[in-house]
Amino acid sequence: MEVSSLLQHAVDAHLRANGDLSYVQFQILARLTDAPEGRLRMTDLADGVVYSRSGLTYQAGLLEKRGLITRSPAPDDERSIVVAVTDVGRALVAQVLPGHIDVVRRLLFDSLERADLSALSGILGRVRSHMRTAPPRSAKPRANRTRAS
Amino acid sequence: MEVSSLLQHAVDAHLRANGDLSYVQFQILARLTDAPEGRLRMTDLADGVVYSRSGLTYQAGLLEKRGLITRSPAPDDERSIVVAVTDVGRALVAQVLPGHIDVVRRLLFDSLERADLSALSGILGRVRSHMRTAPPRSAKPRANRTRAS
DNA sequence: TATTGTTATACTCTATAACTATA
DNA sequence: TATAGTTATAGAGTATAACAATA
Repeated sequence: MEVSSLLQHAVDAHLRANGDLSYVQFQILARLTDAPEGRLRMTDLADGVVYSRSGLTYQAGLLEKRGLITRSPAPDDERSIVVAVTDVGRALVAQVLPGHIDVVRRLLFDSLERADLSALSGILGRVRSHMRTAPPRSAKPRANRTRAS
Repeated sequence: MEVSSLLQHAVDAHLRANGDLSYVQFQILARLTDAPEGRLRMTDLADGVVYSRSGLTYQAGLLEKRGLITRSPAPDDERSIVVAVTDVGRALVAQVLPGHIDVVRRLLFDSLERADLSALSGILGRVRSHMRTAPPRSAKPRANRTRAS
């Protein structure tokens, strides 16, 4: 936990200083950049990042205001919204990425041997899928509002 | 990062539900509980937890208000404040700890073989000391250092 | 009825800078 | 001058619940 905390703080500080982006906002942009055609539905985005719906709406609002993403109704499902990175958004990611990689490399990868790296990714990969299987985040049994029926 | 994020959210949710404690507050209490005589100076506490001074003052204020800790001037250095866990604080930690351990075990340790565990702690231990060596958190030279301009 | 997303609200937390006091 | 801690402020971020609309 200490390692991830230190890394996150460093990454966040760098992103804010060099792109005026929070860690979360960068994650959103990065996910979109990696997505086919640079577009994802709000829900899929929320599932990837560890966020509440409203939190994502808030962040998406900020990013949209800055012209980094667009939101448009999905053609197939009228309820859904499709988020897409703009060219400006891609440019910003490209601008920040080298420094970002540098920070992560210096803080994390420089102290990992090749064997460490594969061990770490193997172990954490297993942990991750195990976590995603079990009650992922909040074991909140969702108060039943069962009305007569 | 995903693993630690999921773990932290789960731990935080449990602590709030079962002891009305945030993750940070629990960390503070746990550190004090482990300290010799249950006491630490504010600065030493701040160094351990990844916190700013003012943030720690804020959290300490909350914990003191609930009678979980006390703050008293240090005898040897009039500038320092010594924080100490109270019996109530210890009791709360004791109350929450079993469930806490359970959460961490189910989410993390259950998916780790013995070999994984030692590998993980070895690797992350090295990463941690490397991080603590380099500019730990705030490489904020106030003025920009190597800004490409 | 369930899902998708937004909004409104209320609150927690965090950092910065200014400030006091002691070393 | 440097260190220890507090405070004031001010803003960012988060979650909850209520809401609207579509499936």
